[in-house]
Amino acid sequence: MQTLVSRSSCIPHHPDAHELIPDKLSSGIVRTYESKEHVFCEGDPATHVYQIEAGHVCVYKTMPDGRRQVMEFGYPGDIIGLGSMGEHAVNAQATAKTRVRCIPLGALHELARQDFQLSLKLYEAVSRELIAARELVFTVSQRSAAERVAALLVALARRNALRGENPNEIVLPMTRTDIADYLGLTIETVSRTFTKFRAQGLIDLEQSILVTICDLEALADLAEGKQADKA
Amino acid sequence: MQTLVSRSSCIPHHPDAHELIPDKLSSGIVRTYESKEHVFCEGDPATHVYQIEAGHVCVYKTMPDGRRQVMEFGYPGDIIGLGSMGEHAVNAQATAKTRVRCIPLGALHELARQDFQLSLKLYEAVSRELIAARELVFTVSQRSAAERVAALLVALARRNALRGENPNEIVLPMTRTDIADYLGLTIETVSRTFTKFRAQGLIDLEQSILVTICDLEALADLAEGKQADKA
DNA sequence: CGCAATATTGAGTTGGTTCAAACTACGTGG
DNA sequence: CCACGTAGTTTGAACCAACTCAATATTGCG
Repeated sequence: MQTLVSRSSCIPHHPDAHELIPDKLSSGIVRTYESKEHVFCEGDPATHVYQIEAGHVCVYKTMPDGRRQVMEFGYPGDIIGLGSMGEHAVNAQATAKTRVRCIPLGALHELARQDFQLSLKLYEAVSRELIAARELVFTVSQRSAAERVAALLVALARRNALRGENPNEIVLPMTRTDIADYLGLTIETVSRTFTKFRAQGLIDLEQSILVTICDLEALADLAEGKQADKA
Repeated sequence: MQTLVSRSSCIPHHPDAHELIPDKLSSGIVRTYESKEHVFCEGDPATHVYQIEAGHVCVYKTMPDGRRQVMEFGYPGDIIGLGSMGEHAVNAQATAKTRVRCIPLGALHELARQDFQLSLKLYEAVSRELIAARELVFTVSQRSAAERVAALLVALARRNALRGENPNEIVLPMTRTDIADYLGLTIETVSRTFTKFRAQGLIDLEQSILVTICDLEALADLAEGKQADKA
């Protein structure tokens, strides 16, 4: 088992996300979405936050001409829609059959007023998202294509480890397009980078959605710019 | 006077930041920093938040090999250091002689426990930073060099407008290096882009720190990808 | 004034993109 | 069950926006 130093990562972790929402609200309405359906869209009035119970959600922004930036990949347990002031600033789209619990903002607000621990948790949840967003700024602005892909794989490996899953067996619930739009690359570059990592023995890639990490340490060094040969 | 539609911008605005900190705490210790001194560094235990009273602060992250990403430019009234969980995740460096009020986190926490309005404001302040960080992700990941510089100028113009200052007269309190590291470009590219904007009649540039916007509308369109000729 | 720091301009290079084509996986209907 | 169509992925080759390296110009300050 490799060492998994808990450093900054470009994926927000919510190890205690299931604790975030008090029991009173766990009776909130549950909705299900098919793949590609939207949970909410940019500009929609922010009326709820959503806790993912099953499936996966892709949070993204777009420009009129079609350019698209994925901001985060939501996993079961994660909360999406926090930090929206008045109206949603992002889109949230299911990337698989997904079940979410809808928590009305009004009720959450009322509970937070009475329960300081809850309002602290909400503050911390948004803070975690801020830290993740800034890490993503760093990734897309400063890292090379290989470093970006390595950073994503390392972040997903750490997420697995935190959830008690095998950190070296990564199932990608998102397409190459989603990954490319998350990392600020093209699908071709993402694909070529995976191929190169396989050639270098850093990963195995039997199916396109299943990455087996062979050398997590090397990937982590690459992501951190300690060029275990950047090429 | 041009229209200043309040859309997303890559600079967080704190129009009411002066209201954020209750009077009880405005007695917090005031410290002054010379240009280039650090208010806090990444890894420092997060003990305070800081309200800028005068001067300017550059908030950034670095990699071991020297790559640097500026996350935000702090102006008077802005609060820095919010959203840090345990230890600071960023560095904060004065870019001019700067005066900040230091607010101990413990006291802020205690006050927030008693005052729901304050805890709501803290939540909103971090949310604003999250929105700004995501806008920056979009900027550095998806926009061309010209679009990035245009987005920065438009954001600064809007900030001026919100503060009742002339939106078309922008004083840049940061160097080309800071701008480049904010936008994920090189200083040469930033410089060339300013020169090109001047040649296109979009701005005047008598001194390198003073930008006079001649066509804010065109800059805003450029930033939003409505190519008023991207070239 | 003279030096150091910052900014601009120029010329050549390159990492990632674009455009194009081939390959693979998968669901659907005959 | 297999042929087919669609969506997604991989690979190849040419291109280009921004970078690097280098030189010059400007600014600010002791």
